Amino acid sequence: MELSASYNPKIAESKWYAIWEKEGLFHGDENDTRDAYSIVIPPPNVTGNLHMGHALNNTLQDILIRWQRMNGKATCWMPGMDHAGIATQNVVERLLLKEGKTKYDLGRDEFVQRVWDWKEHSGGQIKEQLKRLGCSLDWVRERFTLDEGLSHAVRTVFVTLYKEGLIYQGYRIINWCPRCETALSDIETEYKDLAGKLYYIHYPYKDGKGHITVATTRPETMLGDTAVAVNPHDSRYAQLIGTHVILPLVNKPIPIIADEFVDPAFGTGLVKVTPAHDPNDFEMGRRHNLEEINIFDKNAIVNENGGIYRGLDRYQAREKVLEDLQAAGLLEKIEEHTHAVGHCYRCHTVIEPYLSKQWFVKIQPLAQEAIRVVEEGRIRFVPQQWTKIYFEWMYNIKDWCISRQLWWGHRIPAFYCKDCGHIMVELDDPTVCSMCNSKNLEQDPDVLDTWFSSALWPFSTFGWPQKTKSLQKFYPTSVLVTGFDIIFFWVARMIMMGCKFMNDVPFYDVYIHALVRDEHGQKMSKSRGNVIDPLIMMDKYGTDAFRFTLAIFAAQGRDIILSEKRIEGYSAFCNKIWNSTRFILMNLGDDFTPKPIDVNSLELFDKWILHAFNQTVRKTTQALVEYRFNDAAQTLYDFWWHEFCDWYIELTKPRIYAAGSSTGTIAKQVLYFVLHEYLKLLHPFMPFITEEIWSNITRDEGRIVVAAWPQYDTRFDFGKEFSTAELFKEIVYRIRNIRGEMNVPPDKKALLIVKANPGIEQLLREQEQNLKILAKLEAVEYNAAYTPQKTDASAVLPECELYVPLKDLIDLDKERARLDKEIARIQGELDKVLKKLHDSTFLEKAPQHIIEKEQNKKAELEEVRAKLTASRQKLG
RNA sequence: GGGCGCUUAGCUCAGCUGGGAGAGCAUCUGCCUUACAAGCAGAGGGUCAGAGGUUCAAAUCCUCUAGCGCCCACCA
Repeated sequence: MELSASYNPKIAESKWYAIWEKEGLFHGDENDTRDAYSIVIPPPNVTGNLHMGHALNNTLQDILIRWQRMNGKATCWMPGMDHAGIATQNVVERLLLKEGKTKYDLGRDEFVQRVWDWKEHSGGQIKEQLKRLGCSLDWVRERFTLDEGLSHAVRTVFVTLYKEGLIYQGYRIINWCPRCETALSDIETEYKDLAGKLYYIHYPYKDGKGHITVATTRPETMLGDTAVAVNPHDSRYAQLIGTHVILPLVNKPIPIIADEFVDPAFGTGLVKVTPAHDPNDFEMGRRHNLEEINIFDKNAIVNENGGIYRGLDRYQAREKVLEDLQAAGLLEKIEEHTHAVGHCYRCHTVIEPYLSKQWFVKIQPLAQEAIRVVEEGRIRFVPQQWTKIYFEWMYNIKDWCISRQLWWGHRIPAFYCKDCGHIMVELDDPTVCSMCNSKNLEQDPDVLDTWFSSALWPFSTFGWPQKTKSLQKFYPTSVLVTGFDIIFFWVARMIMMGCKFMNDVPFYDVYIHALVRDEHGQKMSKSRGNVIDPLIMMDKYGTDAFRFTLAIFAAQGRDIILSEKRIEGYSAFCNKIWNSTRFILMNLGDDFTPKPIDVNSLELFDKWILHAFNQTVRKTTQALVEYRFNDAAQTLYDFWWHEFCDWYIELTKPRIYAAGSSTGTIAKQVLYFVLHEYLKLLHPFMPFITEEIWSNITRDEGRIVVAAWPQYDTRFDFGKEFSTAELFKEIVYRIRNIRGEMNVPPDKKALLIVKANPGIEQLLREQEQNLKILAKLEAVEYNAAYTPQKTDASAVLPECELYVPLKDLIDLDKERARLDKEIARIQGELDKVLKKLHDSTFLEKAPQHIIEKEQNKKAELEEVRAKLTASRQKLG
């Protein structure tokens, strides 16, 4: 049993993952009779590389699943990837472009084949990166949203919803990305405030006498205007309603209509109406039976309806239109105007509201149940504040546009009869028209929104629509861990689909974690150039240090400000663990055999550390139960470093150096016990180093991955001894303070004179050896009647007085200052206490135990002050 | 235009249901003490954003204000 001189993360990290996987330790068995604990991974895009968001997200999931695995649950963490329709198609299109080709050159089938080829060879790199991160995913279950089983699930859902009338086709304005050449849903459109202009344009009256003025931000769309609207209550224009104006440039008459939508206060109170290119205008158009003239093609280039502007893109068209209006004297003025402009969430191209025929999910009926399960608490958001945001969106939810004009994805299973126009939506591809028996059928060319298949992820991955054992065992899943940015995209839709098709919630808890930002609090992005690459961090500092850093900063409701320096800092913790283990192993000796702790033979500090460890078990476990990852990590850090290493290990040294002693034997057993148990608590956070050490300190216990999670042990309830030991620590600390403040050289052993009651004196006599070592003392004298000398440095506790004779080493000025400071501190506290105790309402209303506490405090403080003052007066 | 979050030490943040202001990093001092200098021992540093309220008692609960950040929303 011996470890190398320093921890090398690379060795442990390259070794253990393969072993764990080979031994099947991550596999969740559907026949396991123990309680289930399951998580489905938010499937990363097949195009993706591990970024900080993934690293945080998956570290947290891995902590949970490793904890519960050790906790005796039948655990399953479902891995897989998302085909990521637009994102993936874009990647392959870019590759084609390098060959000078477009997808149209290849044709649909060949293009899709190319994407599959790309997926096989270049996609899914993230899988290896997740392993690198230590994620204990159940890889034999790995799924892909476009694999056969999941595609079948998608089709089943589509057909069912269609037959129930919850999926329908509609001809309406949707968000169109002219670059991706596809429709997008509302939430795939990101609005940004842009500084634009408001153009005031003259529309002449039909009779040629005078004009009205309309204001618009998009003059080019006037080519598709079919009316001008005013508010019916706007007295300024009442007489105009029903009359006609001439649409400039197009030179055709259009009516002036009245509609409540128009805000009289905006612009001139007159709105040009372009039903085919604005959602509001579309609604107005429908209300007033207006013609819908589409003036753009799928790339937002003016089409044949745009007359002489045909062939110009929307921005060129705008310039030309303005130029022509100017020339005709119809452009009245231009104002600066900031307004929200929609952008494609994938390529950031400005969205074009576009009139087209698309497939929609009628969402209200699905939303109702999804709202109910959250209202009833069957699904719980953590932190809670997200519940409100969820409700807000769900209450105002609008039908979901699910068709995409892409080639990569689940093709919509709708077949059209080219002879009679009949539409067939069935589980199996139809071969003849069920209406007219024609064989002239054509499948809808569109594919489904990527998020349609991800919405089914919690049950499709376990084999639905088959009633599999896995589904029965692991659905509903225990928790979903994700970022707030996909609550609408994914979480809400999973809840709707889960309730609809599984008749049960997809998960019980939704843990929403924060965003990882750079050290200046900026969002990490490639364009800002401030991304911290998780892979590089793992390379430099080790996976465990990296994971631990993420965990310890993962406080609820607050973003994580990450800098490399922090990761470096926690790599020191790995080293600390490694070296403290090394110390223990060096000293256990070859003949060491672990034995159960015999509580009757324990010494004071054995009891102290076991009590503290017990508290650590409790606090860590409770923190994990409540998803307070930072508290759990902080608890583990503090215990090991500041209790176990700083104090316990130091205190065992004299014991284990006393060869053959029974006290040494006991200390060794406790050291081993705490190490053995602590490693298990730490394992979910630092899987590699803990397994590496575990393998060195255990025999025939199997892997730590499946070791039993430590339980609170009432045998270690040593509250009284814990307090006694804490007092001893305080005394050591006071003497060290004197040494430090008074610049007593480290090699100078000092004398300590103690004035104390018999109880404290007995404690110190029992611990004298420890006291001498920790405070670097050569002797301790007990003298309850001691008269302090002017050359003594002193410290006063409620329990005792401490004097360190310094003789010529004393710096009286320093000692005076030290005492003055201490007296001031005590006085300050005393003042607060007195203020309360002199307050009659406090004495009247405060609970008795609080009053007693204050009274005791007063007595203690006054005594300490008196003694300090005496010491101080001696110095003059 | 609605809604949410944040503001505590120089920096980054803990502080859960109200009863003595904490950690890490940074800074300063002293130490290469045979597990660890990626370390050890000590020190300095805060009107808990501001104002008001509830309470015997407020960093903590309520209201308002300011600054920062985020989400949602069809105003041409």
